[in-house]
Amino acid sequence: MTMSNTGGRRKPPTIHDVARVAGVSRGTVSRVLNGGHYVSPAAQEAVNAAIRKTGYVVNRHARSLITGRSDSIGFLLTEPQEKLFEDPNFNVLLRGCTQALAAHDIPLLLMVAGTEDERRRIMRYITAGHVDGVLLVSSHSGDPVAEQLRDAGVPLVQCGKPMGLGSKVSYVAADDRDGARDMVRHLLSLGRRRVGVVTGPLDTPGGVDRLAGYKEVLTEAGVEIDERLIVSGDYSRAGGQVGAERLLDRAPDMDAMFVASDLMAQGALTALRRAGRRVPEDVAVGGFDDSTAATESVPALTTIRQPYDRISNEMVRVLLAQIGGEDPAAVILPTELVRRDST
Amino acid sequence: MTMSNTGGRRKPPTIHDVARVAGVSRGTVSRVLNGGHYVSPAAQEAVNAAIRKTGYVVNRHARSLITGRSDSIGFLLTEPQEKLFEDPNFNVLLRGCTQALAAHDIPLLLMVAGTEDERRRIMRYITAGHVDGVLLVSSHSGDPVAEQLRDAGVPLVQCGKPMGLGSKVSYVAADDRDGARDMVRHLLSLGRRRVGVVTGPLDTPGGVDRLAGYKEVLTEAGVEIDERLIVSGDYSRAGGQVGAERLLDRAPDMDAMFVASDLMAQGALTALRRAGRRVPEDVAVGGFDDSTAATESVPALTTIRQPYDRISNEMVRVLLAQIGGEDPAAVILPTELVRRDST
DNA sequence: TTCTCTACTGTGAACGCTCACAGAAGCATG
DNA sequence: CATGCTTCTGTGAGCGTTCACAGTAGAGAA
Repeated sequence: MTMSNTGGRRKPPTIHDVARVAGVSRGTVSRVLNGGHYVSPAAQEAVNAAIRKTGYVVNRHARSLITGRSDSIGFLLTEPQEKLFEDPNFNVLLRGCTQALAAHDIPLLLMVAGTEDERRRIMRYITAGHVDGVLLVSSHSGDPVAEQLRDAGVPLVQCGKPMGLGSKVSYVAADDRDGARDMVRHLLSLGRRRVGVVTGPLDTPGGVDRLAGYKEVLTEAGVEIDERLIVSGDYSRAGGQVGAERLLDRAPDMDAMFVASDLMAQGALTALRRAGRRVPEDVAVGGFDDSTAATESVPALTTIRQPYDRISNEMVRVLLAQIGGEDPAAVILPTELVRRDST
Repeated sequence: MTMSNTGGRRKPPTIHDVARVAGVSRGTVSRVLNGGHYVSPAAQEAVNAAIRKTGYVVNRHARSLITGRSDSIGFLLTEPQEKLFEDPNFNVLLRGCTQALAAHDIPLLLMVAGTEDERRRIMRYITAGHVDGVLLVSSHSGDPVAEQLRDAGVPLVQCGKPMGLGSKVSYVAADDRDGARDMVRHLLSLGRRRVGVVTGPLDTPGGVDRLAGYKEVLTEAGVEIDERLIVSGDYSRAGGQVGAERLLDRAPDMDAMFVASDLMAQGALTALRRAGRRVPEDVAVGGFDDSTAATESVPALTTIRQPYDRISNEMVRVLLAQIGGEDPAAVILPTELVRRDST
């Protein structure tokens, strides 16, 4: 009745079968499965042989039932629209986390909270203990979901610096301020002095920090900060285009631009092309992220590389540590300037 | 000892607690949870109230242990490299499947089989019964993984038509041949007669079918098929660029191109621009997919829309039906011509 | 010898749920 | 009144694992 008609799966072997084949008890098999302490080499060997012979795979449900752990973690995406899903960086992050977890033999559950309904269902699912921890990716970093999860005692690591400073949530982020400094220093080193900036959303720490880095370097270099050279954006391609248009309008003598995301930089390139400015001859353009957008652009973007592979690895590491009982931690990773054709 | 120091989670209420609060037995609560047949309205009501009051959420591990179902499904991506992950279509598919499954309260496990090792581990995981079924996305559609899973009796739905015709694997795909016909008909309707084509990989049904549609329409229209106007590609941006260059070289009088993916069409646009051809004045260009690449291109691509939202919905529907005991099914969905600026 | 200690092994109980079964209650029919 | 049928409810068993505990064997010390 519950048998699928596509062939039907045989009932898989249990720990009992393995014990019988190996000539030992369930307990011994279980000990071998869980690290092998207090097991004689002979038993160890017999059990491993029996596992190979029977093709035994542990039943995670039975294990979870008794341990209370699920041995799986959730990758939670909270976005009102599909915005983040279109972000090329997201792919890299998701894939990195999947791989890092796979190395620990931990499955990743993908959870997307678009609507309020979905969010509620997911919260119920998580707080019921169906995952051991959560990797949270959320663009608007004042997301209440983080605090809700923390208050529910769910181990949590956020990607990117969270808004509330005292929120005591683990996070992993690239060094936004330092990256911005590197880029602006690079632009100045080319002899440019009228450097415009299209910032990220200024209600996020990332947006704020990149702007701060920009101002810092100009000040250090003795270049006057001109408010006409600063417009705010939203990390989207369209936002970058509009931002660049406004900058050209307000400061026609601009000879360089620092655009706080590659996607926005793509939009900026479009605006510059339409305005008849050559890149990099008339205006040098620097992006941020080193996403796939950077190499697809014409010209290819000089940008600040966010080490997404390391970010995802660190997210997983910190989360597992936290599940293991360690305190929440903040990890800031260094960025790197990648020089291409736009500067 | 196993308590996390981030606050600690309380032990969640069990079906027993609900039964006590509602003044009924475990069995009755279980029946309410599973459809509510053979339960008096009074008991029904009492149980629901108790569930709300206690905040009870079913322990899926305990349930799975006895039912043998996991109530979760796997989204399996088999790719030697991260190629598919960069494909914008993949995002849409993943998100669509996540949502469709969420509506059934079924979690999605993301599994990426890049290396041979990963593939083995994942196969073991799946065949051990840790997921009830698999949504398979694989670009090289002769993938042995499909047959392995089918032979293991694992319910399976593939995205895109599989290579082996007699393989009896469910799949959901867009109507490649019909889509290609629409596009080529459109190009002919513009008065173009020298229509080039950059095909997809010809060892995949999708690639073959799109080429077949192209030839069909030309033949119907009495336009001679010129082998110099046919080059094969690999769906990548670079492949499209090279393909277009070869076409220009072999048939300089080409006045239209059907490019079998938007990504390749982007590459083709680059090649045309470099060759000094105006699009669409000198050469009209039609893509395939209607991915995000189509609107990002300059000019925006006329393309054939693959209904990815419907594809993901159908994949989930067919998979759940198959898990429920129905026979494997093939679903072909209609495509749609989307007119933009490149034709 | 006897005791203690260490290294290892087996056993019952428990995790939270579903399922099969038994039984109760209500009602119509013989 | 007995019988059968339908609708509902409670109970025990069992899913496959881990964990705590008890127990065994062998080595070394008193």
